Amino acid sequence: MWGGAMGRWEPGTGERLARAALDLFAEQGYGGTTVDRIAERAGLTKTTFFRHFPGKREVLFAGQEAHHRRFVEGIAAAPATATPLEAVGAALDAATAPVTRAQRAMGARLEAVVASTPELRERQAFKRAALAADLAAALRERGVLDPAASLAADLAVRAFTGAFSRWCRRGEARTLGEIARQELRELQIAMAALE
Amino acid sequence: MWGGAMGRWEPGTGERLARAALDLFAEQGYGGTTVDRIAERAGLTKTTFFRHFPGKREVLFAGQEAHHRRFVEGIAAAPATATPLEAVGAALDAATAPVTRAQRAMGARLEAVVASTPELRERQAFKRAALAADLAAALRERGVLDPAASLAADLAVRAFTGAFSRWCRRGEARTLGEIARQELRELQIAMAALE
DNA sequence: AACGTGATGGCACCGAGTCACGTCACCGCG
DNA sequence: CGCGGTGACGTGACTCGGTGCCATCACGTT
Repeated sequence: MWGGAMGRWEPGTGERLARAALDLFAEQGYGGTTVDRIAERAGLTKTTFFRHFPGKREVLFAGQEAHHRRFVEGIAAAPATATPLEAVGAALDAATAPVTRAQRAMGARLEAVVASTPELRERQAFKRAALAADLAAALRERGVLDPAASLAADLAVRAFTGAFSRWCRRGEARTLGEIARQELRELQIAMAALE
Repeated sequence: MWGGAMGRWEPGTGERLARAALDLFAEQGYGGTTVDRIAERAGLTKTTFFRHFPGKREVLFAGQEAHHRRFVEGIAAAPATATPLEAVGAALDAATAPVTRAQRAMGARLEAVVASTPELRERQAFKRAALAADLAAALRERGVLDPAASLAADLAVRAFTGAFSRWCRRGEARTLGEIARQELRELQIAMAALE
């Protein structure tokens, strides 16, 4: 069962828990699933669950720190001559490039669960607000003043989330980065038309 | 109706609970305050607390439904010839006019508590997202297409929250509505400068 | 005087989250 | 070979947010 010279415990405990959680949430809903039951399906216990995730909700949003960081660093890494919107575009490239197909596969299921659970939508709104705040700070670091920095950061988050949502739909052939770039262009056009 | 011989229970139960909660949150922090203690200070019990508020967090955000509604209706009530941004301006007027001095007095204390409690900031982010979504829907009702509707709605929420925050600071002599209008203008300028 | 009503208290219960402590394999070391 | 340290996990008790059911008791009504 533990092929070769593996450790004492099955590896990938956190991932097993996350999969069990997503499965159960899809089957019985978020509120109808207890942490005990998630741990049980993963062959573990409640205590171990909370050792791997700070809370029941976080099990679905785990592993986004890397994406968050790449997004923010993409702003800082943009050439110094870039305008705010060009920096946002560069950050979108940096953020979309490393996204894997596996994440696309989970995206649809995850979106369905989140959409049907106010508590999770709340968590998502907060994560996006936090990301936007960090992006705005990175833009201010480049000398962009408020409220332009906050606005540009909001455009970035909006373009990415919209693009990811479309990318997860079947029949979408384009690259995530391509969609994100187009979303940003459309936002820019709508913004210009607002006056 | 309650004159002379008052009723069996002290009136304003919900308000007493809300005041007790805000006091205790300011004294001991949000996480360090139990619902039992809030109810105790109000001379009531936990059960009664949950009869008046759907949750511990909601005690601070109670009474915002009316503001939310006026804001959204302000969009619909704008003249049919108004541009999206003009409709947003009209909605800001409709939303800011009925705000009382009492709400200003609580604003500062409330802001401090919310700022120091991630759980409450999360709730606030969600409420703002929900408001923005409703405003965007009202704009779409007027024929504004996405993503322009969402962007304009975001500007509205941003202008209001920024204005309210400034309005709560001491030494601020202007009207809430005036500040909101100026915030909107500044956002408009920053938006135009983004390209 | 009897009755219905409505806001409240009391109580049992569930689930999320925390904590202290025990367990057991693996690892390094003598 | 044995021995103690380490790290991941289990166990059980606990707190607290939140729900549901039933009892209470003043008030108004009939």
